[in-house]
Amino acid sequence: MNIGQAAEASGVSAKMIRYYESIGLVPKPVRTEAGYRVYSDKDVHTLRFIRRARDLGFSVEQIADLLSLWQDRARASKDVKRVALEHVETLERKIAELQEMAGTLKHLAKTCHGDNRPDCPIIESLASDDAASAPPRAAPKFGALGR
Amino acid sequence: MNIGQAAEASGVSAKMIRYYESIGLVPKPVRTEAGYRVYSDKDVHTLRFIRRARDLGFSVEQIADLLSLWQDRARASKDVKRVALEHVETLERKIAELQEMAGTLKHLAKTCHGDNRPDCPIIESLASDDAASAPPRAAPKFGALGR
DNA sequence: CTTGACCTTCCCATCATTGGAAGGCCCACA
DNA sequence: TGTGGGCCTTCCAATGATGGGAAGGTCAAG
Repeated sequence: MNIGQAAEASGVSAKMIRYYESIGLVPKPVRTEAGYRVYSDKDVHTLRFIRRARDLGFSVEQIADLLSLWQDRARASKDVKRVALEHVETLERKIAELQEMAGTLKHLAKTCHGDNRPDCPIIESLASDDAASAPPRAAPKFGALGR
Repeated sequence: MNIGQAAEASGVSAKMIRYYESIGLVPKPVRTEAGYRVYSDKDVHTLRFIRRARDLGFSVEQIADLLSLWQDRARASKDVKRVALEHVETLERKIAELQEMAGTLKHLAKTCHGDNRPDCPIIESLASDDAASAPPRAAPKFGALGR
């Protein structure tokens, strides 16, 4: 089958299939004489695996790990579990971070009248001179979760 | 003061200060004869405002809104509140999404022995043939929260 | 044989941020 | 006065995963 059908069947866009091929996540498929990529049901199966892993927020790098574990019939389940639990930790760190943001904002919004007057604790907090939560900047390095 | 000192004082890197200038988020500062950017305490104040807003996960676009509201002494607090609450909603949608991922994974991990045997419900779930949660893909469009 | 749907490659944009190269400037110290 | 090191400047590139689109080739149905 062609790339469009493989995309349809797997839920991974043709664009992404080519991208995954370019970074070596999936093998280069056979080509027709005209250069069209040809996919088998097995390839579609792999692509669906990838899509499910992406839906769970795994990075492409982690998915490469999971794929090789999947294909390794002698794998130890603890290795898979480790990848999964590490990812859970990352997710939970991110969740906590977002919850802190949302919590702060909700608190500020609650004390804001929300009428036509200019007084607004939200703006005041952003503009305040106190040095609360200054330079120490840790970079969560966690950009690619939401697609 | 020079850009390095403004960066130090505001908690925004010199790189980012130049970037914010390039996209028009902050005004072009005065320059010395040699071309060095010169910042005032007021500029640093603005930069700190920006950094706090970034820490709360606001996008640059939202920060532009907040900055103009800040500088508008006749602003209505409801306008600020609206921006804040819209952002809270976005955060909460993202949180729910991550929680769903984490929940699924924790559930799968719980049923995974985690020993040296290959049997692993995590992998099996990723590889399963059932068509659960297929194509309908909504794109959360929410990449830039974690720095 | 044409039309339209598909395929190919290649480049660009996103979003916020960092890194680095190449070159100019400034100050303190010898 | 020279020089070294630490600033500053601009410009270009990369990140991660994805989408958009152009220019051109291919295929199948009419």
